[in-house]
Amino acid sequence: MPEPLDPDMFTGCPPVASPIRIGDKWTAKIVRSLESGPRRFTELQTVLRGITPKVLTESLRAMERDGLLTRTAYDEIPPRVVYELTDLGRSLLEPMNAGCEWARKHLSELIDARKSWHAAT
Amino acid sequence: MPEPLDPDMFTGCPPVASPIRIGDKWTAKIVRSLESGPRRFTELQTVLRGITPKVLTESLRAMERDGLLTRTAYDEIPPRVVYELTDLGRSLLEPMNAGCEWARKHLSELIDARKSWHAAT
DNA sequence: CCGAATCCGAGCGGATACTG
DNA sequence: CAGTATCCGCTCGGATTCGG
Repeated sequence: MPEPLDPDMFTGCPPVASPIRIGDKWTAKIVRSLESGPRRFTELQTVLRGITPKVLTESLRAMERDGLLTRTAYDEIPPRVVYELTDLGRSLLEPMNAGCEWARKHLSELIDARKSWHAAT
Repeated sequence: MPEPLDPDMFTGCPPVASPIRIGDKWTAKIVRSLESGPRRFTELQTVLRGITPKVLTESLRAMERDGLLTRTAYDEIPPRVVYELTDLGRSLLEPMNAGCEWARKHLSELIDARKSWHAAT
């Protein structure tokens, strides 16, 4: 099990920062959160600030259905459920990194364009 | 001005075929439509089957605001307006192609996973 | 601790009609 | 031709509550 996730790893990443999206609103962030190893439900809930259990469950179920991750439930008290990327899910990191590289290179241009457009109105 | 766009260039491209999305629902397709050169409003409306003028206008305005394309209106009767990618907009093709390559490689796995999940319920 | 169930507001995107 | 104006359904995502 890898080191704890930084609870602030997504602060300062508003939607405008990722013009390239993977699937729905949360899929990409979940993939990132699982990049360094399997994680528990609560860990994901913590790092994905503000996500409700319902939405997190929905997102995880959809990704499980698409073969992007696996769900492993241990029959213990208290219960423990662990999510882990499949090879398919991990392969998403490649196009995601391409998107991140684009953002690093060009996001400031996009922000500037938006600013100067705002100024012209 | 390049050759006419194939009206069917997006048929057979349901949302499931593009797990990687650029911005909103239409941005990526508009970028593709403008890849080979500037296009008129009606041309875009034709290839983007089913898009209403309102939504197309909104999408184009948003992309213009973000510096992804330029809008050029000629003062003629009948009116003529031409949209063209900026360098910034064209640079989006790079991460988009990365996404397409991912889809070509792995989409069948995703479809299979979805099928076998359906079978297990 | 890990969800399921229920309810709900907001906004995206669309249908339709109309205009310079 | 290239939009604008108006109306609206529907889905996304969240709040809250409850259960095993």
